[in-house]
Amino acid sequence: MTLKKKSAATKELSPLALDLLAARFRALSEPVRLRLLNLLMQGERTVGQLVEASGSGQANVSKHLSVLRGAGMVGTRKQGLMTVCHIADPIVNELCEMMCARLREEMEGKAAALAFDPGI
Amino acid sequence: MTLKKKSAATKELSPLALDLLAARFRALSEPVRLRLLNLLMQGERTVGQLVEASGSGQANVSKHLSVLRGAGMVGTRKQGLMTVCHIADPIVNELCEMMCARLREEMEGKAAALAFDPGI
DNA sequence: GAACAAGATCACCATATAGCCACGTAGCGA
DNA sequence: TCGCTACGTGGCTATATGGTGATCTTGTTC
Repeated sequence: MTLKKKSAATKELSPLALDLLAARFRALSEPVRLRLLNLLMQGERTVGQLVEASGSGQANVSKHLSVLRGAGMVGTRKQGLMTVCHIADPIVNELCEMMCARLREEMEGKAAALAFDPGI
Repeated sequence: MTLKKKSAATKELSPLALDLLAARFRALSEPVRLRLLNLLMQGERTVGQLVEASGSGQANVSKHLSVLRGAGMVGTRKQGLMTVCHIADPIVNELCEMMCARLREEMEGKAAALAFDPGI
């Protein structure tokens, strides 16, 4: 074997790998798309239901869903006139949970740093 | 306690939470920034070293570092004339590793799907 | 086939941002 | 003080993308 790796993440990523990685993260970089994913975490939803629940326009939701499908994060199936959507990659839940937990930690840390105790 | 949660990720996220989440993921959505993070995974680096290693211009690297600092992912300290950068949030490594592993799985799956056995 | 409903796609505009150049700024040495 | 070095920043352009209304496609119903 080669020299032992310092860490699994220490490997140098190729430009192609960086592009693919960035594309995945970019799919998660819009609040509307995260909202759609968050809704789909509760179960399957039709496009119409997502439009109503998200408050965005139909064309907009459709386009965002297209991005999520392109990133392999959402899958769809036709059911009559309707398109039923579901989360196709469970990594979405993990990533969001991790990031949310991290954000909570940071915010709590900042809140604690702002604590003001007048001392009686 | 309230009704049991179906999953930790099933919770509905507020618009503010969605914005914060999206902002974090957006910081990871550019190949150059991922490249910088990947370099920093090997250890501390000065801005000049990052400029040389990344192949991007100095102004561009500086701006990308500013974004990463804003997202709390990179920290810096001044050392004489130089600015030494380091990864400030270990979640970066985890996220990249997870996403990379997922990408590998997908690519291997597609490769397998393209396997062609002429059958003698 | 006609009418209708659900989505996808197109055309368009507004905004965000990556990249680059020029310049500003802060330490360091002479 | 003068000049140099290492970065940060502002201005600029080109491109990408979000949002929206209009239109097209497909499947259902009568």
